[in-house]
Amino acid sequence: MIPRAAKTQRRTRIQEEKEEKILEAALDVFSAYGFRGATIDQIADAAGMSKPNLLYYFRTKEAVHRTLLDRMLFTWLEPLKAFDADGDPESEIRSYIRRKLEMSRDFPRESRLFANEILQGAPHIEDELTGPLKALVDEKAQVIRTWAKAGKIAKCDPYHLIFSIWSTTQHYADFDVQVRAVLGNNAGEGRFEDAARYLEELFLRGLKVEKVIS
Amino acid sequence: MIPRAAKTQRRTRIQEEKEEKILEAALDVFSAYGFRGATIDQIADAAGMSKPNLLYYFRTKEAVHRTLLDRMLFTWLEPLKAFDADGDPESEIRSYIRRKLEMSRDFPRESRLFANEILQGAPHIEDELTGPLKALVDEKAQVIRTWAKAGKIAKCDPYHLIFSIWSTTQHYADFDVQVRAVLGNNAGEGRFEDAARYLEELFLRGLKVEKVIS
DNA sequence: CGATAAATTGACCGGTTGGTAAAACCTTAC
DNA sequence: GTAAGGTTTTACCAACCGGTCAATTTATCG
Repeated sequence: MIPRAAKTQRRTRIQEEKEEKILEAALDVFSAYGFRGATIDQIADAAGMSKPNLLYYFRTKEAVHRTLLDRMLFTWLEPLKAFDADGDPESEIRSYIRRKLEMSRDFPRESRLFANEILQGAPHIEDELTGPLKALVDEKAQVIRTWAKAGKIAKCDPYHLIFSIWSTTQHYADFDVQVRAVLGNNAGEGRFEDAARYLEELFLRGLKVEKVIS
Repeated sequence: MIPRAAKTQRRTRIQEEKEEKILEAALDVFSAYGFRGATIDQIADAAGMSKPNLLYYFRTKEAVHRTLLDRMLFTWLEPLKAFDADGDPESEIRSYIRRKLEMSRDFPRESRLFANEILQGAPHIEDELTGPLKALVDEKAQVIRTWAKAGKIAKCDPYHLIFSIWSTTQHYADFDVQVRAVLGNNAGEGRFEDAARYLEELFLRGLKVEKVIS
């Protein structure tokens, strides 16, 4: 016995495997239906196990969701953390856009999980938003402001700049169905590069210091 | 009797009022929890009536949802329809951005209803996306392409341009909680104007034909 | 092997879900 | 007023929800 108490001490091979399988399935379901719209049965089915079996590894539906959110939030902020104050502004912004776009391509379910959570009022992660996230954004906004003051980029509201990078890049994951519908289901491979090229140009032109025509 | 059959022929004063009240309440609930996460009881409560009473006016939960989506889709496409091929490119784009941003400010629930639907795979409106929406976007993309060829704006992928305007403007409705958390709950009034000024500058600078420095 | 703990299952629980039936209640038009 | 039709409510249903429990099966290890 000692099923869930032992988890904090030692983990079995089976525990490791099954928990991973559950989280994988839960990511599918939660990202597609939101927290309230998802059911444990659905997740258990997708994970190939019975509902009581799933609840043997995670006490509640909320525990599964929490674990997914915690994991996601960490990796989600990585690109912004990498934003380097000492780097070249243009290439920093360019690589930030690219990294965020790659995340939309490679982890669309995580993006939708996050979008669902925010859309529904962020009931589970409000503290993370007003705490760590705000602190990080405040810090990077200061960096951008410094660049602008030094004349390295055009003056602009750094917060709205960050918002616009977030929204444009995440759009390709969160609104994937719409993007597909509008572009037609073809253009599968080129789509990512097209978007990357367009966004880089938009932001870098938009931020370039205006040349004085002499 | 003849409760729901008569609705297509003649509508009572009470019918008109109650249906409106239901849709108003349903917009609150569906936009906050998505289709599956919302319950009829919740909507009925918010509308100040009993569940069977609600189901007297709308046969099913899906019927309420459908009605909301149909209404929303119509008004949602209005700004893009107003995009005028014969107008001045710069002011057309500027006013499109502003109109979309105003919709995020004035109809955030409608925006979230739409976002929820798309996020969950657009099960109820796939046909509208691949049909009318795609046709409209195709048409306007052609307009943008013509402007670019005439040298009135910089060359860019018109589809991704439209996507980026959609995503940046709708972000302020759909991710409102996050925006509030990052900016702090103050700055209530100025927020809209700040966003509008930033976005107009971003897009208009990003689309300006590059001046040759002589 | 055998024993001990871990993993899995089926049966079940109280509450909620979307939806129905019929009776009671109101409005309206004559 | 009154009768016919529109509206609302009470009681109810089967299916499903998140979660528990005891019993069974399986893996681990000396």
